[in-house]
Order: sequence, then structure tokens, then C-alpha cells
Amino acid sequence: MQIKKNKTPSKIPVADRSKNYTFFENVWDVVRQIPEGRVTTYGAIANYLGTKSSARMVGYAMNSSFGIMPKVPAQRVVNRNGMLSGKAHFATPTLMEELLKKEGIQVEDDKIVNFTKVFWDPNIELL
DNA sequence: AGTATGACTCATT
DNA sequence: AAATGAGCCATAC
Repeated sequence: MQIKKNKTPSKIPVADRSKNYTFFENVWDVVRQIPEGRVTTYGAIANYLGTKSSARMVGYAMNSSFGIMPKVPAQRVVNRNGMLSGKAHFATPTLMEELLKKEGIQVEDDKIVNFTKVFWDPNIELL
């Protein structure tokens, strides 16, 4: 029984490689706690994790979140304007919007309607 | 090993 | 108000 060493793990989205994915895992952890029907932003998550200016890394974490378990509802993370900036990275360009609508969030023109009302801030709600 | 590039956001022009 | 620069730091090449 030998363990395979994969030289090109880049396509493998799973986190259990011997790398420092702690930040990503923290991000995923927060995202998993977003209630259905609510959304949050990259910046809010970054801020909650104490790395206020690492919103970009949150987006990166989402990019790496496809296929990991437990499932990460990446569709509930949008940019600070409530726009579905990550929709292009889903399996299909419309999947993100479809998922959100299915959860009761209205999306119009790649933007979340009533964004301020469905906005879920981990800094407040997840104290 | 150095450069480029982002699912971002904020401050400065 | 729109454009630009900077900070962030893991990946890709």
C-alpha cells in the first residue's frame, strides 16, 4: 500500500494536501454558516477573519471551493455591491443565479435585489 | 525564482 | 463620478 504523490495537484480542489489552506478553510467555514436566503461579501468575510484587506483571497478561496466537502454555498458570496461577480466561475454562467433564486433571493441583471436586506454580516450575526 | 494575475476593496486623483 | 494605485498572497507559467 503506497501513497501516490501527485505532482500536479493544481486541478485537485480538495484541501487535504500538505499545504497551508487554513485561511481557505476558515473562509469555507464561514461561508457554510451563511443561512439560506442570505448573502455576504468577500470583504465581510475577510474582515471577520481579521484580515480585512484580504478580500481577494476570499474570492480565491471560493475559486478553490468547488467540489470540496462539506459543500460550500459559494453562491451566497458576492461583492460589496451585491453583484454576482463570481458567476462566471460556476459550472454554468447561470448556475449561481439559479441557486440564489432557488433560495429565495431575487437576482436582477446579475445583481441582488434588496441586497442590504439579505446581507448577512458575520461580524454581526456570527459574533 | 521572478512576474503576472485575480470570485476584492479602499483611498486617492 | 470615474479612473487609478495599492494592499493582499496563493497559483500559474
